[in-house]
Amino acid sequence: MISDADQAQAVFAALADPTRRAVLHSVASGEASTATELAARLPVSRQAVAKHLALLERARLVDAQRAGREVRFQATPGPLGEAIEWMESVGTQWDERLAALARAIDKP
Amino acid sequence: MISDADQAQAVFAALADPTRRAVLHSVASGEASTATELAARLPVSRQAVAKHLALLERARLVDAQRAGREVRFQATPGPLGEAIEWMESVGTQWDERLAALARAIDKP
DNA sequence: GTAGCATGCAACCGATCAGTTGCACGATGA
DNA sequence: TCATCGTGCAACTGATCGGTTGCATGCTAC
Repeated sequence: MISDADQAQAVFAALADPTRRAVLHSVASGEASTATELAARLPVSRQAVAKHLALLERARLVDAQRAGREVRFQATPGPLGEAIEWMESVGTQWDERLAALARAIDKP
Repeated sequence: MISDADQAQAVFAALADPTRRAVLHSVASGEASTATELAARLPVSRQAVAKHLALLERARLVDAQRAGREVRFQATPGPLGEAIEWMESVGTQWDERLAALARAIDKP
C-alpha cells in the first residue's frame, strides 16, 4: 500500500515533466488513448510515450485497459484530489503564519 | 517573464522531491527560516538545503530576505494556488469525460 | 582587529530520467 | 496462412539531479 504522502509525491513527480503533462492532457481530454495515437500527436517516439504512461499508471493518474491487440488508457480522478489537498493544507499553514505575523505587527 | 504553465511546472518540479517538501513545510510553518537552521533539522548538509531553497525561490514558493549576515526565507502563497488551478482544470476535463461516458452508457 | 559564524561558489560523484534504436511477441484481417 | 500492426522488452546515451566536501567571502561581536 502506498501512503498518502507517497501518492501525492508520485503525482507531483508525474506532473513535473512537460511531455508527461501533454500526455496526461491528451488522455484526460479524450483526444487520444493509446500509446501509438499519443506518439503521433507528440514529437516523441512511441516508447517514450509508453514510459510516460507507465509512470502515470504507477501514480494512479491513468488506468490501462487491454482491448484486443491495443491498450487504451483513461484518466482516473482520485490522486489529483489528494495532491490538491496536500497543497491546500500547506497553503493554510502559510496563511496562518502570515495572519500571525499581521497580528504581531498590529499589536505592539 | 515566466508563463503560467511554466510557473505551474516549476511548482510541480519543486514539490516532487521529499526533502524539498520538508524544507518548504518547515519554512511555511515557521519552524526554521535560514539554511543553517533548516540543515540542523534535516538529515542533509547546509549546501543541499541551500540548493533546495534556491530552487524553491526560482519557483517563487519562498522569498529570501537578507538580515545582516544571515538570509531568512519565508513562504509566498501565490504559485501554489496557480498549480491548484491547473490541477482542477485538468480534473474538470476528467469529470466531463467521465460524465459523457456515463451518459453514453445510460442512453443506448 | 580578529576570531567566529552564516553564506556563497565550485568541483565532483552516483543515481535517476527522458529519449532513442532494435528486435521479439501477439492479435488481426485479407 | 501470412503480412501487418500495436505492443513489450532490453540496451544504450546524454542530461539532470540530489548530495557531498572544500574553500572563499562577508558580517558580527568581543
